[in-house]
Amino acid sequence: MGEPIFTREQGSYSPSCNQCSLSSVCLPVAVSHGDLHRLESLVSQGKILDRGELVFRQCDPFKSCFAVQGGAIKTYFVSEDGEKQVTGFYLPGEVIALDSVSTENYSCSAEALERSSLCEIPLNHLEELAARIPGFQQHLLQLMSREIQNSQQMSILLSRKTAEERLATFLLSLSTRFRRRRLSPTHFRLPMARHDIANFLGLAVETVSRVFSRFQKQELVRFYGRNCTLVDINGLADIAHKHTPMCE
Amino acid sequence: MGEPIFTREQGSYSPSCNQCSLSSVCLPVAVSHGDLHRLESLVSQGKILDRGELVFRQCDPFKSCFAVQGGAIKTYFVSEDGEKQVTGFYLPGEVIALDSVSTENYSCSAEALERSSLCEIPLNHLEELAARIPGFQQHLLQLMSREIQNSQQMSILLSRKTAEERLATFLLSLSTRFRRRRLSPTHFRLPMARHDIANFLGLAVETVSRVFSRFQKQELVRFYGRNCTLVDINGLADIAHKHTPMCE
DNA sequence: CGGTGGATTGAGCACACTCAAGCATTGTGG
DNA sequence: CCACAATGCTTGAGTGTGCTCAATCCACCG
Repeated sequence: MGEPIFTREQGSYSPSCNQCSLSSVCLPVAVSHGDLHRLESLVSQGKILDRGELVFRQCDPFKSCFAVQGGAIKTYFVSEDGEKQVTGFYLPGEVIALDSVSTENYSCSAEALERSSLCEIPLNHLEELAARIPGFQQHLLQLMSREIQNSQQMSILLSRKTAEERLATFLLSLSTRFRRRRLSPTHFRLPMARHDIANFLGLAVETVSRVFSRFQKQELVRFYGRNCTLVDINGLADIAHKHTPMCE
Repeated sequence: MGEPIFTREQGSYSPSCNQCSLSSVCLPVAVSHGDLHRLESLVSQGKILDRGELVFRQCDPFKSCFAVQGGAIKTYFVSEDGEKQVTGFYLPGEVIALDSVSTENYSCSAEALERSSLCEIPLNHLEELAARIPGFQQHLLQLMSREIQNSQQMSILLSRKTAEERLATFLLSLSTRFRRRRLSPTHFRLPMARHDIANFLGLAVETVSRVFSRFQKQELVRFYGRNCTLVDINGLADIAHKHTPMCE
């Protein structure tokens, strides 16, 4: 499906950032051609995880951030009483664990939703790169700043939006992220279970199911299991964009 | 009450970071004594705002971050339909607008809740400092990372916690932040209106009022208008810490 | 085949919202 | 100095959205 196929046997398969299909959306965007080899030398590529395997566990000592190369990752907190709270889904080209830079330990766990491959970027290397390569520090600050903004958008979603608005927003967010990767923004497969979506959006699974059914009846979307076709993007946007901050 | 008094007439009153009572909690913590003058030369202190005045407005071109020196600031989005959403309260020693580093324009507005003073740190200077002073970049990344974590905690609060749990969490958050500033963690004045608290926590004003009344009957807190005394911190913590992620 | 985990659908309930009224505090003008 | 307005806060009554509990359905797989 346009994505590289990774087999277990390839193990520490490790091409350059140069050759990576994501170089236009991942960290290399901030790095000049000349500096690319420096980035490559510090990043170890090709870590492969099967569905359900953990990238890192909450409270493990924090060592590295990870860029998703293929597949999909979910991050979640576990609270005292053992309940999980999904805090994010990460698709290829996106970077995990930026929220843990301030702490000794990972503040959440990260789990592969399907067979996935990751690039590991050790923290000390990250800081070193940022100090040395001019554009890279800026890019890193921007990545983190965007992460703050995302998280604030999430707060608005959780505090103001109805179940329908949340799910419309969610589907559109996936759509734009797939588009950024040059994949179809209207026809994709949800890498996560309904349960994870519900947890992430602060809803019950049953509500997700009911709203998706309603969306289908309204001819907004069509589902075949986890395969999802956005039929009426504008209709979804009308629902989603209530409460969305705008510059006048 | 141990805080500097600023009068309008002092205008661009501008002491050094050195002399600032917040040097132990603000940006200087990351800077060696020798580098302090460099920080000072780039930061302009003593911007004074009256209650209700804006530090910056959503969609203004982003130029600077601000450290709160005295008073209290609230930040909020305005959505298309004109509704506000409070995204944070900032007390002395805390830094505003880190979420806008990735964008051309401020992503939210910032307003003084009472007469407040601020230090302005232009973005280009911030990046310059980060590149030059070794510890400063790390500190900046940590500040932003902590901001992400805060925001994620907020998401958990909004998606999982009941009204009582939200308000207990809120009061305790203020308490620890006052303690950090060496002010009483059990006896303080809320700088914001009930309306702002409600908006921030995703509740109706009426709910805030009702829960505060209940807390008083349970001898957990005592209110005299906006003056607040935490009577039973442990009791509050029992309520607040449900759903709080913990390392085993 | 039956078993298991995920997804859907239905019925009833609860928490927090909305609407509405009343109270308290502060500030302004006569 | 008081009247009055304006704003902020509190309390009450009724309602609704989304949760809980429960049953059923479906696909995948041993």
